[in-house]
Formats: sequence, structure tokens, C-alpha cells
Amino acid sequence: MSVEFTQIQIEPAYRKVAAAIGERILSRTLREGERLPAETELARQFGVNRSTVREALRELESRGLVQRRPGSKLMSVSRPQQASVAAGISHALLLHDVTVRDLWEALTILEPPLARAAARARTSEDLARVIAAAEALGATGDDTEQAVHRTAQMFRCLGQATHNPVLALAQEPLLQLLEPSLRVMIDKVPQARSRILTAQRHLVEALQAQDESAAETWMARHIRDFKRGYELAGIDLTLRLTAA
Amino acid sequence: MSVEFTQIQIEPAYRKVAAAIGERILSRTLREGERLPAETELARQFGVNRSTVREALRELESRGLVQRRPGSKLMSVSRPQQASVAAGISHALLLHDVTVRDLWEALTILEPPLARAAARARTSEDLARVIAAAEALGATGDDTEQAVHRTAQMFRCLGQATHNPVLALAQEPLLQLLEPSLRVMIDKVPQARSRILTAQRHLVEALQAQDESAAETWMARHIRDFKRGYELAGIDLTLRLTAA
DNA sequence: GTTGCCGGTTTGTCCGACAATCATACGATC
DNA sequence: GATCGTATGATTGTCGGACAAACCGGCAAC
Repeated sequence: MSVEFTQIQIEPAYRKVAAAIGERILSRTLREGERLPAETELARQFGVNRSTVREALRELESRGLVQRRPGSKLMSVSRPQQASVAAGISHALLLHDVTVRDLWEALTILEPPLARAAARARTSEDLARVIAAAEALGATGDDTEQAVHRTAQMFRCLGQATHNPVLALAQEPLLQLLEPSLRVMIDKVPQARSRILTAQRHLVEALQAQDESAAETWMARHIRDFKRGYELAGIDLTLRLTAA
Repeated sequence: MSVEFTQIQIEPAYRKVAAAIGERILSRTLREGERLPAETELARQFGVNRSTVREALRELESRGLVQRRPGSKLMSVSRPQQASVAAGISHALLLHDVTVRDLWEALTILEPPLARAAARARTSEDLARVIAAAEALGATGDDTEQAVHRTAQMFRCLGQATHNPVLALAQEPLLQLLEPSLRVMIDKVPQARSRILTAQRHLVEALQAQDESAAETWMARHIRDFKRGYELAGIDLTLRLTAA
């Protein structure tokens, strides 16, 4: 008796336009760096108003698929930058009530194997970058902000050294979420700095020797230290994370 | 001699508007489900034109921060849905030339501990879902599309069972990227189906018994099987992944 | 070589307009 | 009383046109 109809989807024009352009980019028909036609021209080609094209461009822009290159008015095709994608992920996770424990658990899972992969795949350039990052961290004074940033930077160098974009990107939102709590922790726990330094120094040595096991082990300790730091700082692990 | 000035950034109004609204959402001043004022009203409040507001809304919309609830014209605040965030990640990774090996390596790292976490944290509802998913997979006929989809669905259930949004979200883009190659593999390698079924049956049992080690072990085998399947299917691991 | 100016292009923003859709209320009909 | 039709107002999607500001390339001037 009950006749069922499939949902009818009416898509506004601006989304169709965005989809059309986005598909061309994903299929690499439009290559990176290529410049998009002007808005009026796009409006002509799609047979819609310029306002409609602009709404579509805003969507593509926020997905990181198009970008205005500095010193140019025309939009050009771009690959989504790691940091901006990661920011989207971080925001999503924040709104989904991620706890400190959730974050820490993910770090526990991801980081040690990542360090291992970095020790295996690192080139000499990667090593140089890691060493530079470690030295910068070691030379940090009392500036908490800087200490946090440089600690995260070390992780990023390791991610880059894996030469695996999946791992590097997976790590980025975790770092973004980590920073605020790390800031509190470093401020409240005096010995945190030296423990971080020690762990990261051993990581550098492991990378230097391409010793995968040592890299994995020290990273595991490093992450475990974070948890201890949270406890010492009196941070409740079941608490929701807050925005940076 | 060379006087240095810091870069001056001029942000267009539509981005400022988007930032203003986005910040309110992230800080939870605007709560989920709450309805945004009408476009004309927003334009009045911000002192800009409605077109400008609309461009800002398109950005927020594509970030998943606002959404139109079915049967309502007003936008309402929403949390970014896992699938849509993951789609963004997948696209980013695709454009960054991720190889089959990169993806497989990430799965190797993430999935076994995820299965372990699922075995630890699963509730009886989670278990019921996993069992239902496994039965659906077992009841799949010759339909490749369905087999692929249900295989991925099992992973999703496990992710949900961890009760850790970070893990669940980290997994999703990997699944989205996995599906196309899995399709090819299942088509070309006859024994793939039964191997998948076996592994997933053992996973269900491990979850049932809350046997963390067994869950981890079987998942590791499961993922290792994928690699073997790729080799048998003649898929070059160093090849770039393609869009779904 | 640098500077300044000029014309054409493109974006950012605005204004005004209108059809289609939805919410709501109010009767009308059975 | 429940369902339906309709009137009314609010809101979105889309359109057309407008204009200042910024940028580009070229050319002249210093």
C-alpha cells in the first residue's frame, strides 16, 4: 500500500558549479597552479550569474582546492595545504567532544610507529631538518609559547621524514589539539621541559643511526611522559579539549 | 639598511564574517542545532550586504559548521559530519600523490591498535552492531560493490566501538581511499572474499570475548592480507591512488 | 634603472529585484 | 474533529547592474 519514493534532491546552482569545478580538479583535468578563468567568464560558461559563481568559489576556496596566489587576482588551482585540512579536522574533533584521553590514546597509537617509519625512510635532508629542529628546541628560553611550538615542530619534521603523506597529515590535527594542553602542562610542570628534551635528543640519535626500534621506543616513552605530565599538572584526562 | 615590514593582511569582508560566526560556533556560544538569523538580519548586524553574508555562509557550510536542516530555510549550527570531513581529507591526500603503499602502511599502523581499543571499550550495543555488520558481509552475494561497502562498514563499526572520535575519524579517510583499490582486488582475486570473511569472523569473536590481543592480531593479519591481495591482483604499490 | 602615469581587467562589495519555497494561520469541507 | 485549500508573510536562490579599488602591462619621463 505505502508507495515509496526515493528522496528527490534539488541542488542549488552554486553547489553544482562548485561540484563541476571540483571534479575537474580532482580528476586532474585542471592541474595545480593552473589559473581559473575570471568570474565573469565562468559565469558565462556555466550560464549563471556572477554571484552564483562567487558562492561556488567560496566553497572551493574553503576546501583548499583553489587559492589566490599572492599578487594575482585570478584564482588558481591548488592542493589543499596540510595545515588547513588539519585545522578542519581539529575543529570537527573539538565539536565532537574529544577528551584529553582520546587525544593521548591516538598519539600513543600513531606516534611510535611513525617514529619508526621516519627512522627507516629519512633522507639526509630530513635528518638535517630534525637536527635543526631539535637544536632550536634546546635553545628555547623561558618562552612557553615557543617551547610548545618547537616541540610540535619536531613532530612535524618526523612526519615529513616518513615520506608518507597519510602519516604526516594524520599527525597534524593531533598536534594542533595537543598544543593548548601542552602549554598548560609545560607551565605547571617544571621538569616537563627537560624530559621532552631528553626524549627528543634520543629520537634524533635514533634517526641518525636509522635505529627503528630505538626511535619507536623513545617515542613511546615520550608520549607516555605526556600523560604523566598531565597528571602532574592536574589536568583531568576526561575533560573536553578546548580550542587553541 | 634594509628596513623590514611585516606582511600586511587585508581580509575580504566575507572572510571576516565567516570567521566571526565560525568563532562563535567553535567557542560554543552558538550551540549545535541553534538556528542562525536570516541572511538579511545577519547582513544588518554585520553592516554588510546580503551577498557578502551569503559568501560567508558558503564557507561555513563547506566546513560543516552550519547546515540547513531538512524542511527549514534557516541555517542551523551543526557539528561537521565525520564522512564529510573525511572526504576533504581524502581529496587532499589524493592530490598529494598518496600511493597504495602509503595507505597500506597507515592501515598497518592504525588498525590493529584500533581493533584492540574496540575490544576493550565496546559496549553490548557496539557488539550487536559489529555482529550485524559481519552477518551482512557474510550474506553478500556476487555484488562487488556491496562486498566492498560492507567490508568498510565493518571497520566503521569497530571505529565506533572504540568510543574515541579521534580514532574513528582518522580511520574514515583511509577507508574512503581504500574502497576503489579494494574493488579491483576483490574482482581479480577470487580467494580475497573468503579471507576477508575469515579475518572478520575472528575479529567478531575477539570482540565478543573482549580479547584485546586476539583482536589486534587478527586485524594485523587482515591488513597484511590486503597487501597480499594487491600483489596477487597485480596492483603496483607505488602507484598513485585514484578517486572513487 | 627607477619612477610615474594610463587604460583595461578583475575582484570585492553594494543595491535592488523577483520567483520559488516554507511557516503559519484561517477558514472550508467532509 | 480531521483533513484540505488558501491567503499571507518571511526567507532563500538567483539574477542584473553598478562602482571603487587593485592589479597588469606598457610607455613615457627622469
